Amino acid sequence: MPELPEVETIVRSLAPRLTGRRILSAIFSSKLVTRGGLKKVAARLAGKTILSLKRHGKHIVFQLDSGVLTIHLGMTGKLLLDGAATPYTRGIFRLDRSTLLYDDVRQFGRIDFSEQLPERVERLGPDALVIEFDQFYALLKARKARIKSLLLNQSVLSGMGNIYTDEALFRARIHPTTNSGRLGRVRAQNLHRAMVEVLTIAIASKGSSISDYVDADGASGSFQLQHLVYGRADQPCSKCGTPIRRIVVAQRGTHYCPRCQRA
DNA sequence: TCAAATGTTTGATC
DNA sequence: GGATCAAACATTTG
Repeated sequence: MPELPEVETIVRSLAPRLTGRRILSAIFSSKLVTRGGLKKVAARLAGKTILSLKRHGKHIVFQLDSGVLTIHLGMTGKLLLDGAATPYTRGIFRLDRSTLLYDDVRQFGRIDFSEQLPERVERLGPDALVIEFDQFYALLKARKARIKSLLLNQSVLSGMGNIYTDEALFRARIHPTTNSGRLGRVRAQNLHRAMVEVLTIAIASKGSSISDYVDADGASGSFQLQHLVYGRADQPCSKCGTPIRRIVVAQRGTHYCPRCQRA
């Protein structure tokens, strides 16, 4: 479900409401999601106070008065403040003034407690929303992966997922299989600009709700209404009318305009 | 019944 | 070491 704009939307809405709150207790029910041990993680969280809540790529990092709670939503994870439990509720955080639920149908998400910021988060590449052009260009030049694969690689650049990668490449008129090292400065600038623009507008639209995504209050985003290629296979390109094509790149469904984005 | 789904990891292979 | 690819994880939906 969640790429950078969706996670950012959740964090922005939860941060002011959770900062300073105390975790009275936690209970988990999925060994897949809470791999550190259901009871062990719960015991370590009980009594801790939330000092801050931040987004690192697609991870949500809670700095506690001692230790760190890290949540990754996987494909179908949701954090719901004072929502109703469902058969897919995998975690319940009872706080001093509210209840935070973690719902996840497919259980690809992760909930971890650690003393320090986890390795997984430390190793993330620079954030796609704030990376400067020079650093972005250096990343492209240092590799020769297909541009779509590179943008999806969280250790190179963090935050981009399947939707926003397709949307950014279309807006920059770059074919998804283009070798990143062969992109010239101008085309790289177009991509950098398109990426930041798409992410920024998507955040302003509170994310894309395709099938699962809702924010912490259960509300849908609206950026899906502005998708130009993602999920639009066979529909006419908004720019030239050529049918949008769907191929598989980096093992993900990939949508592009064969005329606007030449190989 | 088959394919696809907002993500990541792991192992094999070149 | 890099990069690609397939498979796996678990479940729903069209």
